[in-house]
Amino acid sequence: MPIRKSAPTQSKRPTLADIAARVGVSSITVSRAISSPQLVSEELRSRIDIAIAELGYIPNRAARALARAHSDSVAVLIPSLSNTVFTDVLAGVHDVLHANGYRTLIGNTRYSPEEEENIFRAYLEHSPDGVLLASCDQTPMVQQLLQHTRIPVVHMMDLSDPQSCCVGLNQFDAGYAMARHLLQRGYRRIGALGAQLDPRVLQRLDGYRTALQEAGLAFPKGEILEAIPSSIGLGVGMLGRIVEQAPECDALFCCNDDLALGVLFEAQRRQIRVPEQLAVAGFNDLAASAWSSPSLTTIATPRYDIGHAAATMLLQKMRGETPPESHIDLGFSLMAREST
Amino acid sequence: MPIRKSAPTQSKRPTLADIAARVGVSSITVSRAISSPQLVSEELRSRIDIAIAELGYIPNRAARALARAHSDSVAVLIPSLSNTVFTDVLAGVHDVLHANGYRTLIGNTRYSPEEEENIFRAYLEHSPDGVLLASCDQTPMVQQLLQHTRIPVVHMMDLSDPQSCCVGLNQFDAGYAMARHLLQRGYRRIGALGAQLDPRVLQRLDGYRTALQEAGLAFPKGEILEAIPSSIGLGVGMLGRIVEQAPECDALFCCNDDLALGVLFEAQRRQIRVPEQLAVAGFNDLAASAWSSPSLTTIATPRYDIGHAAATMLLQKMRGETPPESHIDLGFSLMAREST
DNA sequence: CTGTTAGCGCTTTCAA
DNA sequence: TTGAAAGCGCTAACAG
Repeated sequence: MPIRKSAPTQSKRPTLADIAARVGVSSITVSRAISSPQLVSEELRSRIDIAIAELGYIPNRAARALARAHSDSVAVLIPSLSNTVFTDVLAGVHDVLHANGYRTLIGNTRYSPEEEENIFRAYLEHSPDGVLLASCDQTPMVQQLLQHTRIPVVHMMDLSDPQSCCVGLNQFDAGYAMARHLLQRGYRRIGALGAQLDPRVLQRLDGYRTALQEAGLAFPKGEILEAIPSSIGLGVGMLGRIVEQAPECDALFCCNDDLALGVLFEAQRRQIRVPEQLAVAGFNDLAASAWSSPSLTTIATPRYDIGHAAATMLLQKMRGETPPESHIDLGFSLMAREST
Repeated sequence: MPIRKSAPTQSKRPTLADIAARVGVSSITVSRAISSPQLVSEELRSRIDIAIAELGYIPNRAARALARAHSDSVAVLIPSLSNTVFTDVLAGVHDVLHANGYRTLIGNTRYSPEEEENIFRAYLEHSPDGVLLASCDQTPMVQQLLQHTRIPVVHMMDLSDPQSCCVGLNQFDAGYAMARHLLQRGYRRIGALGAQLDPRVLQRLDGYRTALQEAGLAFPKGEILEAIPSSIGLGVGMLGRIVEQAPECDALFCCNDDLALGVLFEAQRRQIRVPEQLAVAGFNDLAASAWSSPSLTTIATPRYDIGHAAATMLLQKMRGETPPESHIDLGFSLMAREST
């Protein structure tokens, strides 16, 4: 006697076997009609299709994953969902992956290595076929898991890890370029605002500092750095502090458009003319930056393309191919606008 | 002879059986040590824990889902990932669901019922234990699938569906309240800008129109509606059109803060004083709105709380409980600021 | 507290 | 072109 008969009052979802029985074939034939139709005779195929529609059959992913030993899913770890930077990346990732039959498991690590570790461990239980990482610092544990499980990985947004596949841009160069731009415009007391202080922000700052040093115009007094999340409100507050601690400052490189917009708004309130009295530059070219008044000079980053290219590269790795190059530098554009 | 020996050069992930063998118990005991530790003796438990750590055992979710006939996952469908409104909702959802051991399958429907249908069908294959919907219009197919599969569902953001569980706010009332606010402030030629034109935007507009009609001040000439996505740039352009088609307009209700910020920026460019010459009101209270100059009068919506409450309600339904009430109205706050 | 047995729904391998 | 048998890794059910 079957142990788990127990059919509840409510009939269960139909299975391959159910539709096989109805058509009078074996379940493997139905399976084939679904995953490799060319292996099944036309006549059978259409009868099967009808039965599928009639019974409202929905394949069971868990069973398929178990039988095939892979899941058609990709874990995507990003540090923030509220930052358009990463949702743009996600859009690029999503477009490529879904078009190729993969599901994405999106994990929000909130810029925390511990969270990242937890989420990563949790997602490993789903046996992702690949991993896309836009988070910044991996804990040793994560790195070890990554190596040990030998799951294909691609890092997104920066290029700083020589060991792994990366798609992104050189954050140092971008910071350097912006500082050069400000120097060329004639500014001489160039401060900087930074928040979050993740590795990418620090690289931008490095680039900025290097450019100033090369010009003999280092200006540490004009720097304000806070390890809390970037926001417009934070930029507002930081301008106030700059005005107090370094009133001679004539330009401000903000490591984030959020911060820069806050500075712009607060400058307007304080009747500080931008760019005449104070130039303001941002980073990332968010939607508001092109339209604000004055419009914001910033670094445009190819976020959608980064997601797209990273997913494409991951696809290759998941197929067992070796991508032609392991590092793809998608560059950046300096958008010189009214604020400088 | 085993048929599928085929052990590739690379050793596979350890299974429950592997760790059971190593400890010298049966796999069910290991299974219990993991999912119901209190059923296993302390001594065994610790030996099992050691073996798990040594072998780097990672449970296989697909196998578990197959055996238990539920997946511990929830499908969350939202119309846009680039709109903070929905990422805020997601944060609330995520916090509740992950704390309770559920995984979220996030689907971006891009405001398209067809996309929603595709994604929903695809996600059904994962046998989600519940569904959270912030998308607007369900196709008949989706509604039918929802009914047929009898998966618990909660709708988010509005309350307009009397049949289903909903957590949100009354969009009509919010539009009405904003129009009343503008009337009370003395504005008499109150136009409106709308984008996307999803049902929620239309409800806000309805509320606005009703308030104007009640005051005998209907002003259809001052309305510009576009079915394309809301953006700052669109708001910029729309102000230009308003100035041409309805120059007498003295206030503008924008169904979205994006639009309103665009209007604010463009007004500044055109030297239109806000609120003296033109009052501007938005909807949603995005991050920039409190800080712009002038700051933006808008409707603050409890997005995180909506996600939180909806997930909590879904949790109850998934446990088979009946939530005390099927509709939760979390209201809204009118933030009267400088722009009106 | 621990084990045996069977089976979740699908796909692989081999055979016809 | 179709099928039979076995098994993916885990857990429910029922002993012991």
